[in-house]
Amino acid sequence: MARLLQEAVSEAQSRNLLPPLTLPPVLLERPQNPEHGDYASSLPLKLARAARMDPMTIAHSLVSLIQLPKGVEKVAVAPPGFINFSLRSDWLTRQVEEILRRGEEYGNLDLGKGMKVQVEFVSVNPTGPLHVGHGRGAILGSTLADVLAATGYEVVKEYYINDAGSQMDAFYRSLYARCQQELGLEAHMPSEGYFGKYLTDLAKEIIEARGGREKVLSELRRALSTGAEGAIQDELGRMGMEKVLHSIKSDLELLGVTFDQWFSEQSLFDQGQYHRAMSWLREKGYTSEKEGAVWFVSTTLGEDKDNVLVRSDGSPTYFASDIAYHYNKFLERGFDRVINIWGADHQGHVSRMKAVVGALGIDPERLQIIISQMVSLRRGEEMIKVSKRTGELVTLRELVEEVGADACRFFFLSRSANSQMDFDLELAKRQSAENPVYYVQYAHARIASILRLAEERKIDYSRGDTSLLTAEPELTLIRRMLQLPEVMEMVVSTLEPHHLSFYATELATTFHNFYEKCRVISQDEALTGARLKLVEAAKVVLAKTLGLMGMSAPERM
RNA sequence: GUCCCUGUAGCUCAGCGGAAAGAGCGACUGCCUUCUAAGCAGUGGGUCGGGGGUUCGAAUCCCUCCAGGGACGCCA
Repeated sequence: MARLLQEAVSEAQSRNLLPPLTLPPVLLERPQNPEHGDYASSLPLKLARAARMDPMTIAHSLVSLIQLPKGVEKVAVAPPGFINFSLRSDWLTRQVEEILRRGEEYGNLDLGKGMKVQVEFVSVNPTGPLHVGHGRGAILGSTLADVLAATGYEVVKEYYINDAGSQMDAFYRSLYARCQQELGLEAHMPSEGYFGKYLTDLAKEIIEARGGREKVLSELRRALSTGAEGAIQDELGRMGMEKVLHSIKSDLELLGVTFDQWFSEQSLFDQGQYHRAMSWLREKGYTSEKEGAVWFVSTTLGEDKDNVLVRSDGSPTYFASDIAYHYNKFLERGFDRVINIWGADHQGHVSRMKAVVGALGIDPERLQIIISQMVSLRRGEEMIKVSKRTGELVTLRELVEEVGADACRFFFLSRSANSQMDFDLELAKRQSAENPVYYVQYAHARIASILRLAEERKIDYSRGDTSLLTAEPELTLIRRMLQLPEVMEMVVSTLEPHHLSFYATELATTFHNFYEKCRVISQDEALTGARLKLVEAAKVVLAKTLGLMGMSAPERM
C-alpha cells in the first residue's frame, strides 16, 4: 500500500497536480478508531507544507490516482488530510483459511534472510545462584531469540561464562575457606569474598562429593605439608564452579530458558583470541602504556576516559577479555549481528564496548546492547535488599517456585527493558488467580473446549465456508489475528519483546468479546462450520503468541 | 560533577509525531437452565512531573528545571 501511495505521488507529479519534491518515507499506521479503516497514511499532511497546498486537495488527488489492490475495499479521505484504507471483508475471511494452512508457521517472516545473529544473555558469574534480576534478562533474551528465529534469522543463544578473572578468584578463595571451616579448621574469609549461606552449603556438598570429611581432611593436610595448597584450592574451586553452573542451568530450564552455547572466558586465553585481539589493537595504535599498565585509548575515539586492558601486575581486565570475546564473535565466528543483554550495572560498559568494536574495524551498529533495568523486590511494604556478596537475596528459583514460570515470563514481558521494575512478591502471588497471564491462557482453554465439544458431536467443519463470517465481532477477531506478523516485525525492529504480551492480551480480549456475542456451535450448521474454522484459527494464533513468549497454552483450566 | 534510564488513572505499567489518552489490578452497577463467569457489558477515575520552544498537529521531538533509580574501579 505504501508503494501504491508512492506511485500515486509520482503520477500526480507527472500530471502537475503536485510540485516535484522529495518524498518523506511513506508510513502506514493502524488507526485506533475502526471507522478510520484498517490502515491510514498521513502523507498529505506531511506533503502540504513543502507543496504549499491544502492537505485535503493533495489527499483527494492522490486517492483519485491510486490503484486499488484486490484486498482493499475502499480508500477514503478524512480531514484534516488522512488517507484511509479499508480491507474487504471477503479478503479478511479468506485469511482464516490461510492461517489454518500455515498453522504453527503462521506469523513467521523472512526479515533476517538467514542473517547470523548471536544473542548473548544472562552470562552471570558462576559464583552463586541467579537472582530475580537475572530472570528478567533471561526472559528478554530467550524471547527475543525465539522471535528472531521465527523471522528468518539464524540465531545462536549464548551464555558467557566468566570463569577467569578476579571475581572467580575471590570465589575460589571463599569456597576454600568455607571448606576448611567445615572441616573444623581455622580459616579466614577473604574480605572481598562471597558471604552467602549458599557457599557454606556448597562446601558441604563438595566435601561429600569428594568422599567425605575424613578423606578431604587428609588431602588438605597433605597439600599443606607439601606446599600444594594452591592446587587443592583450585581443584575445589573448579568443582564448586561446576556445581554452581549446573544449578544455574537448571534454574534457567525451570523458566524455560535454554542456550545453544556456553562459552568459556578462559578459552579466549587458551585459544589465542585474547592475544590476537590485543595485538590488533596494539598494531592499530589503540593502546598505550602508562603507570605500568596497558590502556585502551578510548579518548581518541571520543570517549571521556581511557580504560585499562592489562593491569600493572600483568593480569588482563574484564574489559580486555570482553574485547577478545567480541573479536571472536565478529571476526572468527562471523556473526552479522550481535545482541547483548546486560543489567543496568553494566551501563557504563556500553559506549566503550561500541568504541572498541569500531576499533576492531567492525561497524558498531552491528553490536546492539540492551540494558535491562533493575528489578527491586518487595513483600508488601517491606523492601528486600538484593546483594549477592552479603548473600541476602531472593533467588530466581524461589521466585519461579512461588509464582510459576508462565506468570514470571508474562510479568517480565509486560514491561519494557528500560523501565525499572517493582516486583511485589506478595502481589504476584495473591493476584496469580486473576492475572493477565490467566486471562490470556483462559482464552486458549475456552477455544480448546469448544473444539472438544465439536469433536464429541462429530461435527466435520473441514468444508466450513468462512465467507459466512460477516458479524462485527468475527471480523474484528480476524483483523486482530492478522496483526501478529506486524507485532513480530515490531519486536525485531525495536528489540522490545514486551509488545508481544500486550498483543496477547488484546487478542484474548477480542476473542472473549467474540465468544460472548457469537455462539459457535448452534443449530445453523453452515455458520457453525464457518465459526469453528475461525475459532481454530484463533487457537493457532493464540498458541503461537504464547509460544513465542515461552508460555504454555493450556487445553483446560 | 559527568553520563544512562524513568516520571502517564488510587496501584503496576503500555502508548513515544497524527484523528476522542489506553490495559491490568482496585472501586461501583448489571449479566451464568445453551460451547469454561479465571469471562462479558457498563460507570467512576488523568494539569501525560513543571516551564519554555519546534510543528498544520506534541504524552511522543528540542531546551531547561524538579524528583526517583543506576553507572562513573588497574571489580565483573
